[in-house]
Amino acid sequence: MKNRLTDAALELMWENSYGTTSVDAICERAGAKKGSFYYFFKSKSELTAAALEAEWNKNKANMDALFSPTVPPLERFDRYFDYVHDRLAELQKECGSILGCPILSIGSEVSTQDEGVRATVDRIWGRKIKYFESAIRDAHAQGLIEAPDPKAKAKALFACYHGTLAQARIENDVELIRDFKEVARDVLGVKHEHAASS
Amino acid sequence: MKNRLTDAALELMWENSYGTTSVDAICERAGAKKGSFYYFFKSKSELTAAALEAEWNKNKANMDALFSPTVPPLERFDRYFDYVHDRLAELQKECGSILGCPILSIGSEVSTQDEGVRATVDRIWGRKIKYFESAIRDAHAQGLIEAPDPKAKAKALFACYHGTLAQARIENDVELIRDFKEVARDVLGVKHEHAASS
DNA sequence: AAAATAGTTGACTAGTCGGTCTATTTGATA
DNA sequence: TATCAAATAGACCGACTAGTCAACTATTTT
Repeated sequence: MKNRLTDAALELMWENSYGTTSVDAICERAGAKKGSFYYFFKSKSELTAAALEAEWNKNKANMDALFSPTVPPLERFDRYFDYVHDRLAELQKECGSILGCPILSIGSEVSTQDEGVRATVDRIWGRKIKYFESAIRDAHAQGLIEAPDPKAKAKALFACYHGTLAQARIENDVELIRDFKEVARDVLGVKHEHAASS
Repeated sequence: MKNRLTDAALELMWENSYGTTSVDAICERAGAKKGSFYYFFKSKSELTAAALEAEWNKNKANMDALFSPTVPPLERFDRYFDYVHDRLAELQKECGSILGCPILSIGSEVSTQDEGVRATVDRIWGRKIKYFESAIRDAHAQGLIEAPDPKAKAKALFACYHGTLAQARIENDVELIRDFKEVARDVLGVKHEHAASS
């Protein structure tokens, strides 16, 4: 039931927003009653933080695979961008909208008002950047790109990517996400002779 | 009074969010009563669209100056990024938080639920991109960058920038915005010998 | 001055919000 | 079968929500 609640919460908040997702609606989708909700979570805020962590845990194995060191570093990015694109396109078929990234949407919405959720978003954000960082470091070591500060580069690329996802949500246009691969090559500073194609 | 209402709404929604900004709170800050609110606007949604348009109108002259064709094209970006950085840093002193861009925050929050506001955000977003677009076209014409598709490049850079602003909001860190100038040069593909400094 | 328009007031509705509470059911252990 | 904690149920609460409305005042037009 705890999982059903976090799943329901994330779905609703992703499709709509934190503010418009009521505890009642979460309970209804999860098939739970109010009493159960507040048995497991002491507030909507805490449930949200748990939902974000749960989402992270569900995706972690997949991220590990996409960013496996056995994959050529620049290809990791292409695979990841493809994966997110395909997933969002699939969700669009179900709900009619490109939903972007829930971490950014929820984080941006509550960051000035809910320190608990904000910190959770920040923490997960940081974990995801680590995938970018080591891919960048590997690419640099192989001479594919020039990136003396992999951490900064990873952070910048991650922000750019999420800006693109947010724009795709607002314009409800999945093509923006597809186009990002080229932007990523610019940001990464891929040396011309190594530009990959997918 | 109409202006006071739109100003109050934008301030509150920028600092907090659309969802947590109540009509009562807007009225209180504007020194208006409920009746006046609904005399000028037929809904909170309509007020929000009006507030975004009003914000655009207030900023337009400034944008025109920053992106004046008399300024070397790449310098326009630097000036713009500096301006936004300084403004957000100033607001941080007042309210304690880096607030990012209200267009993106509000747009991302309501896009799947409020078509009126979504369309307004989209429209204003497009207008702002035009500044980027012509600066990119000028830079390309002068051989400073290689950008055969200025419109796409502008859109991509704008998205990247807003991703950075969103990240700065979530992490409450103004430095991310400062660092964007270098990222912008990568995205723009500034040829090495033309890299400007500020 | 009369009439018409523009703007303001605040009490009011009907419903929703997050959250609390007590009572009850379940399932395992002893 | 008795016990006990984990879990569920759902009625209930006060606060708050967006929005309505008829009465009121101020300003402008005739």
